[in-house]
Amino acid sequence: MAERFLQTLRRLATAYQAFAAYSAAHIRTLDLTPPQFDVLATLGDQAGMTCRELGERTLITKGTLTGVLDRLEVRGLLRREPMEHDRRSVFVALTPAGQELHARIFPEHVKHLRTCFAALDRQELRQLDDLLERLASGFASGATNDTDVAPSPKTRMIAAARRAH
Amino acid sequence: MAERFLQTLRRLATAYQAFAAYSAAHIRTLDLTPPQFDVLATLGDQAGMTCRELGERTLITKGTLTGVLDRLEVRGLLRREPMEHDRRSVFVALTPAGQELHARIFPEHVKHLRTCFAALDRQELRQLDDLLERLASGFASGATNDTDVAPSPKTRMIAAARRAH
DNA sequence: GGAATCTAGTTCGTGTTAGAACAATTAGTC
DNA sequence: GACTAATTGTTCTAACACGAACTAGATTCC
Repeated sequence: MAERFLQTLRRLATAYQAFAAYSAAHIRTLDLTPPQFDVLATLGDQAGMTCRELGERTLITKGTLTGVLDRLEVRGLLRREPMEHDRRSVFVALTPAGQELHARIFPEHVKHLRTCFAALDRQELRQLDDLLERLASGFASGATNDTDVAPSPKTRMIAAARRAH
Repeated sequence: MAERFLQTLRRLATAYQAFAAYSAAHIRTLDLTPPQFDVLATLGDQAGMTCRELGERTLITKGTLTGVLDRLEVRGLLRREPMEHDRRSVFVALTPAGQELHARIFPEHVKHLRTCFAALDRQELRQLDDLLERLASGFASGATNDTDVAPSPKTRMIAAARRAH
């Protein structure tokens, strides 16, 4: 086989996309988009944070984040406040309505995702973690070696997964 | 730990996104977008196929595919022809210029990706394949159990990986 | 202390994304 | 053979994606 790794790449993409599609379909029924859910999940049970930090955690680029926050703000789920110490920064936090929505839908979504992991036991999850991490670091190092690569891509549902602590 | 699987989900997303960002950065230098590259990679060294088949292979939904093909067609890399047997279908194929571009950039991109797999040996790639496949099938079955879920999500670079046969 | 530099968010342009509605065509059924 | 149902691709809308240019504010350096 000429390029063994291409098969693995394909499976990575397929697995991720299967997850993303499954997750997004549920999120749509909650009347949110995946990025909006990510923001909600990241800000839930938190005092709030700057746009910069929120963007880093959700992996949403700042240009995109502005629009996502706009839409959540219009719906009354989120508020923006200027920062005193550094007036460049904007502090974002969920409103009570946003916190309420988060409390209602986040556990529900986690439950929705959990059922898909029945096929893998604890040992296998650990194994998968290890392999994925090493693969990711390969791409990260490759990126820095090569040239100045964009630090922010498009990925969904990072926030939900992050809640694992 | 309350939800062990969320950590794995996070690593899956991170690994995929690292790959997507790394790959996309290179593709941009070739003056193409990732979906455009997917189409080129899928049609390269082939006689051509219908929009439906191309959409299935690249995992691009038909509505999106129309626009992607439009832009490739304008650049003279791709042509559309009506199908004789079934006049609903459209046959798409690369032009000579498209084939030439494919021949030039596809091997280059594969080479670009290959360097990131240095950390994993053959045995580990097999292991990863197995785990990813079982994970993906969990999401696929979950999707069908639950409700009629969209069959087509957003994923990049499927085509390149597919070339592994 | 002022100039050059850096950083945080917004705005903008091009392209992708999914779903829904649509027209054209084919297939299936009686 | 006509009526219904399914399929193919395009069009449309709202939202996201990224890079780049821009504004405003903070830092650094001399």
